[in-house]
Amino acid sequence: MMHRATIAKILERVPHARVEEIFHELKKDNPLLSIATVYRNLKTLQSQGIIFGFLHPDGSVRYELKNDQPHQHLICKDCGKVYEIKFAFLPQLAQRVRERAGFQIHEEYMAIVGKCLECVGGV
Amino acid sequence: MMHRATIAKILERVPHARVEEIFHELKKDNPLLSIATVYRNLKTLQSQGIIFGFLHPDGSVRYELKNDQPHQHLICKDCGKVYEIKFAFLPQLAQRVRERAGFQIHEEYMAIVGKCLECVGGV
DNA sequence: CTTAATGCAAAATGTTTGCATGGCT
DNA sequence: AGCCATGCAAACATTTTGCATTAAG
Repeated sequence: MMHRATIAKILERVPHARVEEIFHELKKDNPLLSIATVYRNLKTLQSQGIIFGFLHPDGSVRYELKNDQPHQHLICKDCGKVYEIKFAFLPQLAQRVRERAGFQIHEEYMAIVGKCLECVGGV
Repeated sequence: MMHRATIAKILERVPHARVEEIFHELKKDNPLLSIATVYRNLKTLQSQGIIFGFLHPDGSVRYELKNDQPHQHLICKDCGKVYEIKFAFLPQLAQRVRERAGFQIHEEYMAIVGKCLECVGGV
């Protein structure tokens, strides 16, 4: 199995990396590496809670380390960039949604899509 | 081109339908229908602003009519069900995110993933 | 020696495209 | 006649799987 450290180093260098990007990075040290191995290991690492995969609105799967504190994502629908933020009001928001809609928010899954400053300004 | 009414009727009957589901429904009236036509028409209808496609966390693309007021989605990561709600506090939330992170939320794209009442209770 | 990880190729999915046909104006 | 939507099949892109080989404990 690929070491956690190897994947971690890549995900620190390339945050929210696509499978292809991870594959490309890993190939630098191991040119014979197969993409199937990457898929298999990403799946294993995710099931072990070491990394976390989510679906970017552009259709690609992205991975990130689960080291840090839980956070939320702001994703720009134009440039696709993923911003990590900590919603201070998430507890209240979660409480409201729980009370009113019977729904328990998942901190790590919460994402909001919109336009970042650059893409709003740049129009 | 498929009529707007045809698609609308299906999306009213099957909210947040997958392409396959739409295809299946359309085939009832037209058994020779090709899936390529469905993809082409969904794309056209989306570009015309008649329907709206979004990515479900389960990896499937879902479509809904754009008739109604803008709303947000609560999506259960366990059963996959999509709940439509209107966040009363969305304007404040949007304002905060705009001020603090320079990010303009898209009402129609906003979704929160978590567990619905049934899936939380049922564990 | 036994098990687990890998490479490779094929298969399975989901989506798009080229091209020829058919319908409609 | 000319245009547009369609069917069909092939092409693509992404992810999974079977199987034989290799690495590791």
